[in-house]
Amino acid sequence: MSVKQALNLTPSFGSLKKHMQLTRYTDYGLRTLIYLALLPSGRRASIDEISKTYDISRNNVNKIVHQLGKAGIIETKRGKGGGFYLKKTPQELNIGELVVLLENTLQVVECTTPKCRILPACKLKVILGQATQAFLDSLKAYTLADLLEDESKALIQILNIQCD
Amino acid sequence: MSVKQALNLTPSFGSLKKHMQLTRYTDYGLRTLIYLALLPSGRRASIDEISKTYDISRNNVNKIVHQLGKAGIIETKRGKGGGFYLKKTPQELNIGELVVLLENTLQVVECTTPKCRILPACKLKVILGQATQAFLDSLKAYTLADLLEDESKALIQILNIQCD
DNA sequence: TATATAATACATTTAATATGCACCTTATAA
DNA sequence: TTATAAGGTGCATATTAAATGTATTATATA
Repeated sequence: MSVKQALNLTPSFGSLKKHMQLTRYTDYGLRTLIYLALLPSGRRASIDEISKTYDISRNNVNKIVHQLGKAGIIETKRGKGGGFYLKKTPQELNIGELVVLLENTLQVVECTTPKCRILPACKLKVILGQATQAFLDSLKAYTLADLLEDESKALIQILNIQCD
Repeated sequence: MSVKQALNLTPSFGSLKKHMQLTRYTDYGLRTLIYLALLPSGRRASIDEISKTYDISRNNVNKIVHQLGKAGIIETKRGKGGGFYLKKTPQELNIGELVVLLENTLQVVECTTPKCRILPACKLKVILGQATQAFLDSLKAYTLADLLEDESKALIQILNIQCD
């Protein structure tokens, strides 16, 4: 009996896996929108402010803000005194659609790298596609407003948003 | 106007994202099971055979076979003339359960790296958890047998499985 | 007893994401 | 009108996880 057996250790597999996750980018995007939804009307946020609040790299926030701006979800303004704010109400922002926007790849299998031999007769892709759709449909039942409900006060306090 | 604007190129964002995918490991695991389901009864496959058939690294197949063996899905046998075969019928092997087995992480957000500040008041985790469940429920409607239906002959030919 | 096979361990490579840094563009307030 | 603060863009680097590579061990059978 080996030492490992004697110690009843689980065998190593080199790498095990992590996946089926949204990227942090998407997570950060949603958190940014939560922050914006809590801002008093008229107030703008800055990239720096979001970056510090959530301890996210400036660069990531930069990209997120730029993308949300291009998508028409927030209004961005350059220059001194600039910043950005929600262009739509939280009720209008569907979580499913936001995830589709922020997440680059929602395809669940690749089939192409390297090209899978059984592709012509493989039903897996269809079945996994359906499952992904079910995932998104589930998210589409919610809007940004649902993420805030009953929690606005707590969130405003945690995020230290000044309401004067 | 810059050259890039003039050429109407999309701006670079450093990295964009890919995710929400199952690992190849899981994909390979399912393909291995498809192969085994098509074998004539009494025949065994070997790691080498699967590895060559699908052009997957031996090591990956090795891990998959080991895991499936430990899970009681296949019977593995060492030594000369050894190999492995399905211990259950394709009808008994649920795709949703197989994905849960093969995929390590099905959690959709982390919340912990670094620890998210709004965690105590955040509903995102719950909503994403529901969506993941919807994904799995969709997969649970299928078994390995469904992946073969109407395609067995085509697959046997593509995979060059000898039925003598 | 030689050989073929799975089991285990660990090292290396690859690929994707996240972050860092520099600079450009734009708007405003002093 | 100019300094400054903001977002926009591009590219380089670091980090991380997955995939693969290489040995070696254990086991069964011809």
